[in-house]
Amino acid sequence: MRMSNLFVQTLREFPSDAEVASHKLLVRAGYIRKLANGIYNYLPLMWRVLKKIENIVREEMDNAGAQELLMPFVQPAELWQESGRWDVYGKELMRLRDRHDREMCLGPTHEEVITSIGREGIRSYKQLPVNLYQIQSKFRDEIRPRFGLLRGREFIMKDAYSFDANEEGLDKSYKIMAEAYKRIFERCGLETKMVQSDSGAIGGSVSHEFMVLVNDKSENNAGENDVFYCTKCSYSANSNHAVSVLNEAVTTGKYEKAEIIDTPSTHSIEELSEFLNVSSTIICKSLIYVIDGKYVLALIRGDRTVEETKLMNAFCGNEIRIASAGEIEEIMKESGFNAVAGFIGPKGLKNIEIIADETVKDLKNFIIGCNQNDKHMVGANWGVDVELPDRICDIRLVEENDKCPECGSSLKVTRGIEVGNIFKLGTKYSKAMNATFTDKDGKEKPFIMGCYGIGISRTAAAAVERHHDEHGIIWPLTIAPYTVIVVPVSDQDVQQMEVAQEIYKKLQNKKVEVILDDRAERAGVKLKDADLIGIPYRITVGKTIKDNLIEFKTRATGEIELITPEAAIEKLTENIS
RNA sequence: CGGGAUGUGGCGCAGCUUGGUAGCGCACUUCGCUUGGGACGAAGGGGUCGCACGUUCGAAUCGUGUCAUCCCGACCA
Repeated sequence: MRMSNLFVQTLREFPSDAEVASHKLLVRAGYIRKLANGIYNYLPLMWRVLKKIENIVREEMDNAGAQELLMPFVQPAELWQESGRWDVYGKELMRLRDRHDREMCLGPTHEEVITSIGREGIRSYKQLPVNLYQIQSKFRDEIRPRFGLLRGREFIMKDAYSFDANEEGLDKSYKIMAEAYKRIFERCGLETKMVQSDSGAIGGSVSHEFMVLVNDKSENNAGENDVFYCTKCSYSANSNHAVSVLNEAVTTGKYEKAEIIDTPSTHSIEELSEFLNVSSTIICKSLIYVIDGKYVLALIRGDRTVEETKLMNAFCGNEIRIASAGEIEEIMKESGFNAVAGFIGPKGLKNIEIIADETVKDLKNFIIGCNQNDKHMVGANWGVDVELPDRICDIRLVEENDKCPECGSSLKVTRGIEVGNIFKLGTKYSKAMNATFTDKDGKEKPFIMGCYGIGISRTAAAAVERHHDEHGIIWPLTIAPYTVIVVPVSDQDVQQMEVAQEIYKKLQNKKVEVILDDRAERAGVKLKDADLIGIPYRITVGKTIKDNLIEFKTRATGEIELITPEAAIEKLTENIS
């Protein structure tokens, strides 16, 4: 490709609306252009990168025995009503009506459609296992799209779905996908960590996410997830799913007698522990949440934080939020109290489900809210002063330096970008949608399913997050839009231009993806653009051409070699083979 | 959905307080000159100042509304 023909506009400055490196650089280097909030044009350079990633994905998926197909982007509401998700998916599902007033939606994911394909096409266990995938644009009407391609509303995704006759089959399919994913990201030049995760709205039991770890806390961090990992063993999990063994803590308070005492204006645990001069580990914190419209009181040790996803899952909910001051007032009124947040406790509350984190059950002589403003009960004990709730489970957020649940070493935390995930769906969709096959024993059984996603456009953005410097993008060779850019320093130097043209043609003949910067620009402009766009190799044809030498620069290392044009061509043909 | 901020040529911004018919840098066009890290000179083209209503002789500027965009929050009682 000749640079003079390439459709790309690099900008002198970063766009004002971008925060993170990948967003800034992809816009500035002319790869993407925003069309609407969370919706981007993929310009020619970007599209080449995306196709490279797609092709790696295709090769590995095909090698893993999956077959590519393509499902519609617009889907009928009926399918979603069948699975039951039409009512639970919420506002992220972009709904619309056609001219006949039939309800439709834009596909955010394709479990329903694939299940309908499976139930029509697979009749016998002899046809199993089957793994089908597609690469396609998805649309999710995100609450808050941000970070350019990292969280867009429209994005490109590879989604695969497996059908098996039994759990063992699913385990096998799942494992095959996990291995394929590892290879895919490796080939894209990305180191990933496979972490345990919550299975969220898609449903199912076991799931893992593939995270690109972004540790750099100094700059704007594009990682939207916290990942806890063990320093000794292989345990790692998304914070919404991570569990831990707690370090020892003081759990017996100094108050030997239960009584209600004045604790004026102690709205937070911090204020309370300071006022009473006690450790926050002997305070029982009470929090009111709203899960799918129902009120829940959650109890947790004062030094700990509730992990909302875990709490929500304890109630099989879809939506969770903390109760507002108004709602708390309403709840209090119902039980004949008027306490505000900070003084709430479980005792005497009506019409509310109470759940406790494991951390509270060992508390003795502890401190707890008693639904009276500016007062707390001290020296409380379960079963004597306050009833221990029936439901006790792990609803807490893991913290750094907690102990690993598997080996007991300490846990660390880092930020991560989720580029892929794999789920064991089980029979969630096949049962709901009556998708069955005839098994060996002649009985009709629902498919055991799995689903497997990779964010193609997000993977590209994650690659930029991981691979860039102050001059621009540094694409991994395997997903770079072009392999090499040939830059004649002066377009007026006849010899330089001739040699550059010659190198360009020779590389083209050898099927090396090459750009010739034939623009009538000054050297500085061309060199800056080459760095910004991030082509892995640069051949600069300058004054040294008189000695038959060109400059061969590796973008990633900055290494520069003075070699002959022939040697450069040699290097590049070796590189791509 | 709450809180904050911003909307002025393709991009980045000034002008708004104190109303008088729109400006700078980059980019673009033509010419000259220049060619190893975003040169220089000259001459050009391009903007209903987000939109609507209002105040006024007159609105980018003041007021009301609305839309869009960005950030923060969706949070520990």
